[in-house]
Amino acid sequence: MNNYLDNLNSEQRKAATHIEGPIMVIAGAGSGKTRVLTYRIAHLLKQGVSAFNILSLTFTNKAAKEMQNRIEEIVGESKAINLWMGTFHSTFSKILRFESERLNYPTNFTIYDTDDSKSLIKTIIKELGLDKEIYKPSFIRNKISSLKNNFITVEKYKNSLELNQQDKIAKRTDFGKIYQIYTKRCEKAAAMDFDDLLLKTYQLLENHSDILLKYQKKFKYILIDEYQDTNHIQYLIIKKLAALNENICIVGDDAQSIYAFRGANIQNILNFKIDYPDYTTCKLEQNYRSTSTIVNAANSIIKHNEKQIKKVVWTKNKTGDKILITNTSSDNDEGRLVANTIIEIQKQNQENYKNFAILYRTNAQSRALEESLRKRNISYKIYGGISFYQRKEIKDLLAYYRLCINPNDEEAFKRIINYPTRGIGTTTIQNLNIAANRYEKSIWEIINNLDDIDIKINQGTKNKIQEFATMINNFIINATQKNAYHTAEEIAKETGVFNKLYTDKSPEGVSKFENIQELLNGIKDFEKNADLGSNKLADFMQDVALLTDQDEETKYDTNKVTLMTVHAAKGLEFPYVFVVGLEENLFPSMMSGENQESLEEERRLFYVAITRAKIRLFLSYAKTRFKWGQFTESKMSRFLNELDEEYIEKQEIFLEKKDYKPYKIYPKVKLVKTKSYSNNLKSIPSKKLTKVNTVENTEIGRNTLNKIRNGMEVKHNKFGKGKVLNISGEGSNKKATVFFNGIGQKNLLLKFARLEILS
DNA sequence: ACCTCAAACATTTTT
DNA sequence: TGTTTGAGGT
Repeated sequence: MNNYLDNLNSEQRKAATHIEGPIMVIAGAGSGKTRVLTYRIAHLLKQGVSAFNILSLTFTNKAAKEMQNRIEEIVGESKAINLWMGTFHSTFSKILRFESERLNYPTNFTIYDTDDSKSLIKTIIKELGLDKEIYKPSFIRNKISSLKNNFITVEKYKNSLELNQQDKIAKRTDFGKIYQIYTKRCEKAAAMDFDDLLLKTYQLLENHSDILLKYQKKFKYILIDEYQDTNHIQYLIIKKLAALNENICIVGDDAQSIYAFRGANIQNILNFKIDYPDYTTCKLEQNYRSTSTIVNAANSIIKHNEKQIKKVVWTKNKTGDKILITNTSSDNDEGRLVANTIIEIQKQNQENYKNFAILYRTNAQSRALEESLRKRNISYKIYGGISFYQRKEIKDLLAYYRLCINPNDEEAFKRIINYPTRGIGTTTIQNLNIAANRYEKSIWEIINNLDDIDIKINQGTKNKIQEFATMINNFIINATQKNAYHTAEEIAKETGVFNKLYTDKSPEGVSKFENIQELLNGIKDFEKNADLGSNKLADFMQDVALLTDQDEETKYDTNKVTLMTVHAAKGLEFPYVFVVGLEENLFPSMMSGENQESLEEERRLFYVAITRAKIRLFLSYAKTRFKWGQFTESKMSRFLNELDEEYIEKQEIFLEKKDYKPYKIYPKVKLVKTKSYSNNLKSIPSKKLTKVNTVENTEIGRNTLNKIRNGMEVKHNKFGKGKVLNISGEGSNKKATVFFNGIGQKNLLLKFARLEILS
């Protein structure tokens, strides 16, 4: 058996094996950062450290799962089973549930997602009778979120003269009141928002020294991935947890910091040096992912940023093709260009769809792309946007589940009290709300004691409410006694949700019904895989709010083109990458304006985008784009001018007008001569997207097409040597069946396959 | 209380 | 372009 560390270069090995004391790993894009973390944990385990003592914080649950699997492969499953691996939010929610009584929260507290928070803020603003133009719910929510992430509690906020002064200037003097009521209402509903998961963890550690000590002793070794994207409160928590042993390993890349908008702070990397003066540093600078063209082009971008830690990312990989920059007349044409290109490459190189990714700045851009892909029958998977758990029908049913686990959950209550309609309208709900506020109880407590309360509701409605309460109370009992799936199905049926969607035969209704079934299937799966003691509905619901669709099992999407925002692509890599919509006011975003700081973040985002590509990178921008129901003109992104000309090639595309018949929409390409192109004609020929440049028209191509016969020995630049077994088809549809040594039989379209005749 | 239709509005990026 | 909100009718 080989030494498991043989797979690492010297710097990676240092990062993986230097296990005592603080260590900071600055890891360039594609430098094997995940590999280092994986081997570091494996090494710790091999050295006899118990998995129970290791805490590893990653950016997504998916990344954690992948790392866990790779570690299990190295050290065996039994040794790795007690590892704590996950995102900040999911890990800390586990701790919070475990220690909930210290915080006066029930174990089954609800996690409010962004929509829940916004909706609660909206009700508060309405209740206070404030102008919703001045107090925009999403603005208020963002502000509360950023306060929490900077550890500014309600009390701190109220005591801060500076912050109060700012409110006065902005004529938003009631903000503090909203913040306070919001906090109180969350507590009353036994709910935590995303930021509470961090804030309350910190408060737990700060106010209870015994708990702090317990976790300090437990987490003897702490590893943090994507450290450049941690915010202040996360920094504070880590600092506390690591204070006893100081065995902390942070891995990050300042050039890939793209979450400043939600409080990420590069200062955290700099603080590391101050907090742990005897730290060790590692710099992983060798890129194993991309061609040198892509690596160098990325470097030429990032050097325009002033704020950065010095490092030189380099690679031994081959030069590869130039980066193609294309200008199209509209966003639809851009979509067609991308779809056509994918088809061409797929035919030419026998590539799988899963090797392609299309990255964009905003989710809204996906529509035009999706349409083009659908028209060309390219299967794709889209991440982000409206994820499964964000769909209305799913949220509605989940609201019932939430209510059964935590009946004080105000947002869940509001969602379903009259869904499906049961004659309890807005005025009744308002009256209930008023009573709840007056008695300082949750609405749930009010409706369970309707007869003892002074409230203006007529008897008919009262009966309906009590019927509803009885139903929920029955569910609550069932949820604790019966297994998850049984309870979930019963709730879907008894409430009428199931039936309401079943009878709706419109396309949307059918799809909603299917989604509900999928949710129920998911719960069934969960129950099957769960341990005996934890297969209740409450167990299933624990992490649902923290799930993103990237965490979903990839059972259906084996071979699909990936569509996602650049943010979502962080940490991923693909052989072929398209970055679309490189226009001013889109990428860089309009919101960043001319502000230096946010412009640098946009530039880092672009850096992240292009460093996802392994083999080929395509950049495009459109002259006009459909936005808010109107065509808007756009200018080329400044970032394209910042790319070193040595690595790029520009072309202009004229697509035939709106005719989507497949055989007609190949792009007609005209190369626009740029300095780099004309000076450098001898450079490596790109695999062009053009008809002009398909193999059919090259010398080798023509030879192959006309001369190939059965039994010939041929050479393919990817599959190597092989023998022709059969020829079929005519003209440009001529196909050859070839048997390649060590690979097997392939059907090749001669128009595209680069076959060389050997004999 | 509920339904329907027209007008207004909206888009960074995410746990 | 799609979704959400508010007015008005039943």
